[in-house]
Order: sequence, then C-alpha cells, then structure tokens
Amino acid sequence: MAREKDDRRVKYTKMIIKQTLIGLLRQKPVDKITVKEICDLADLNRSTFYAHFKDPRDLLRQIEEELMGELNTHLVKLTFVGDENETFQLMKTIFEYVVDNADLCRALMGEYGDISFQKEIMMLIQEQKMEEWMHHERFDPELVEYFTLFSVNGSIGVIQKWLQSGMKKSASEMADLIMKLTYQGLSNCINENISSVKARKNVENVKKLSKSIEC
Amino acid sequence: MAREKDDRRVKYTKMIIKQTLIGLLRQKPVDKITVKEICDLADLNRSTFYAHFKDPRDLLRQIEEELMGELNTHLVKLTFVGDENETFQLMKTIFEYVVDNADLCRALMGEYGDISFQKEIMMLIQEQKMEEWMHHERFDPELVEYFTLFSVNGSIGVIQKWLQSGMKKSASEMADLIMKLTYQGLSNCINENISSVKARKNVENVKKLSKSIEC
DNA sequence: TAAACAATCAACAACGTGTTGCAAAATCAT
DNA sequence: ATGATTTTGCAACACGTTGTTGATTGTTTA
Repeated sequence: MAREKDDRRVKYTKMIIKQTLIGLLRQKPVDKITVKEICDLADLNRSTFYAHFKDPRDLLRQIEEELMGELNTHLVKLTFVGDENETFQLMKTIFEYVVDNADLCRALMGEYGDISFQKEIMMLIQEQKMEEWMHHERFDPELVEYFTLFSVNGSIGVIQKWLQSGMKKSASEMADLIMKLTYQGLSNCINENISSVKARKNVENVKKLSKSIEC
Repeated sequence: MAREKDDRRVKYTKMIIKQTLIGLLRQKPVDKITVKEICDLADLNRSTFYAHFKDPRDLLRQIEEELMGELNTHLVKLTFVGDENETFQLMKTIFEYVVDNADLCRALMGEYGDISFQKEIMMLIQEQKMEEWMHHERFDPELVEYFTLFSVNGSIGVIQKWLQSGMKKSASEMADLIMKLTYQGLSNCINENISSVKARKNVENVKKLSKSIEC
C-alpha cells in the first residue's frame, strides 16, 4: 500500500521541483527551461529530477492535472438545479479557486503559461453551456462554435489582466463581468456604466426586451 | 546604395530559411525548433543561418515585422472619414490581407504561432477604437481595458478557427461577425439566427433601442 | 576582369541531455 | 532501535546542439 507519495523525501522533492518551475514560468516559456536550471535552483541533483519527471513539459503537465483535479473537487460540490444562474455559480466557484491559488494560476495563465491548458478549462464550461443552447433551438453549429471560441478566448484575456493587476475585483464581480461581456456584449455593458440617467433608462428597457426573448 | 538585399543569393537564402521556419511552425513552437533543423531542411550550412539571423526567435521576429509592414501599406490606403463603418472597413481590409497570405498567417496564428504578435496586431485596432470611446463619455478606464482585452482575445480565437477550417467565410462576413460579437454580444447575435418570427421581431425592437442609446 | 561579397566546409570549446552504477543518507516497518 | 528498503547524490559517459572561427570556393556587380 505504501505508494511513492508516502515518502517525505519524495513529497519534498516533487514540491520543490514544482515550485521552482512555477517560479521560472514567470520569466520564460517551458521550452526555454532546462532540467539543469531547475535542479540548480532547487538544489537537487539532475538524476533526481529524471527519477520523477520525463522533462520540464511532463512536469508542467502533471502540475496542470493536479490543478484540474483540485478544481474538480470544488466544482462537484455545486448543486445543479438547471437555474439560469448556473453558469454564474460555476464561474464564481472557479474564480474563488483562482484567488486561493493565485501564484500557481498566475504562472499557468501568464505570458509564458500554457495556452492550450487555459482553453481546455474554459472550454469545459462553455461547451456544456453551448450544448444546452443547441438543443433548445436550431442554431447554426458553425456559428455556435465561433461564439464559444470568442467567449472562451475573450475570457482568458480578461482573467489574465485581472491576475496581473492584483485581482482587485472579487470572484463574483469577475463572473458577472465575463457573463455580461459574453451574452450582452460591449455596447450594453458600457452603457450600463455611463452616468446619464436617460441612457440608464433606455438600457433598462433593452434589458426587459432582451429577457423576453432569452432562450 | 547596394544593400544586402540586392544580392540574389541573399534573397534566396533568406527566403528559403523563412519558408522552412513557417513550415516547421505547423509542427512545433519556435523554441523547439533548432538552427540545425532549419538548415538541414533548407539545405544550407549552419554558418549561413548565423550570417543573417541570431536564432530562430530572431528569424520569427523579422518575419513578423515584414508582415506588419506589408499590412500597414494596405491599411494606409484606407480613407478615414470618421464613419461608424470605419472599424468594419479596417477589419475587412485586414481579413482580405490574411486571405491573400493564408499560409504565413496560418503559421503565425496557429497552435504554435506567436500569441504576443497576434495580440499586438489586434490591439492596434482596438486601442484606437477604445480611445474614441473614452473621449466621448466618462467610462471607467479599467472597464474599457477589460472590454478591449475580451474583444481582442475573442477575435483571435475566432480568426484561428476560421483559418484552420479553410476560410469559408469571406473577409466581409468575418469583419461583420467579429463586430457583432464585440458590440452586440452573444445573445443578440444568436437571436438573429433563430427561425422564430416572434424572436426576430423582438430583436428588432432591441436593436432600435440599442441604437438610440449608442454613443 | 577584378574587387567585393556570400556561402561552404571543417574544426572548436562549451553546454545541456539522458543514462548509468555505486555510495551515502533518509525513511519505513517491525 | 535496527535492519531492510528506498531515495538522493555523485561522477562519468556518449551524444547532440550551439555559436564562433578561419580558410576556401563560388557568385555578383561595377
């Protein structure tokens, strides 16, 4: 029953190696990071690295899988009632997790992070949502795919900025912002923030109508 | 007056090196591409590569600058009348250029392309647009930045998909799609495409109201 | 044609890689 | 606590890529 992980030494080694990579990912992409570099910084022998990981990419993949697993344990706690706030709750939960793991997320989402992994996560959310939409009405599948990509990639950009600038907005605010950007678009979203009372009124009318045609 | 470029040999060498890199960028990121690999494929001596480029990244940067320059020559031809269709025309012109240079663009925008370069181009367009908006009304600068990032990153995702799937939509259609996604958002955009007459009517009402509050 | 220039070639030290066998140290189970 | 087990450290290895060099061959253009 005694698996590899039970050994304190292994736990420390893996931890320090992962931490070192995370640190290096702020300066350069994975492919520019050498095994020697990691080991020098982590004060480990190179053969120790090879005992646990194939190469820096493999190491990164393991870190990502770990994060994905943890995130899942948070998500499965959610009660899905088919509510229209479902997507909002899903996003909020994710953002809360990101806040609690800011260092790691900054590395993975940052300039030298793993884009394919970023998309993988966001796609999980959107694809689910999109399938719902597809069943409700007869949309052009090609268009739906474009919508999804736009939303996913756009969201990643917003999240990156949020992480870089110190996460001043709360998880709720971020979930709200992204949903507004995705579903209401830029025009309505901006108009909500101008001081003119007249504009505010009009926006409210638009909102009511929008609701009446929502799927 | 005889610059480096006038020599046929230099022209050929640079051309074949660039072409080879473009080809390799379909399989792997720049940082995984070695000088030796390029030279073997291009059938050149390694020292010839070093005579013109510092390393594969430098080569890629030069390719990008070249593209940027060419694109600019197309863009300066546009007449800017301050029209509301200005952004559309700008985008259409860019998409037309992309269609004419599909191979190169596919490499630079693809899975292993240069993300920072992609953003650089799209930011040029959006930042200009956003500054206009900022002068019109007193928007929260932070929000405007988020909008810009969402739009830029979203657009890149859409363009990537478009390039990968054979560019079946025309340049006009793409410009239209991206503007709709950016300014009207997903809800309105999708509702435009459902067959229900009732929904179509409602959308029209929303549109009218939206127009009345447009900046 | 001659001078200028570009590409080739071979050789170089330097560095990272991935693997090895053995010794030293830490940990685990009894 | 002690012995068995496991992990890490160490040194050495062949191998491949790097960036640079100087001498040579070939091409261009003035």
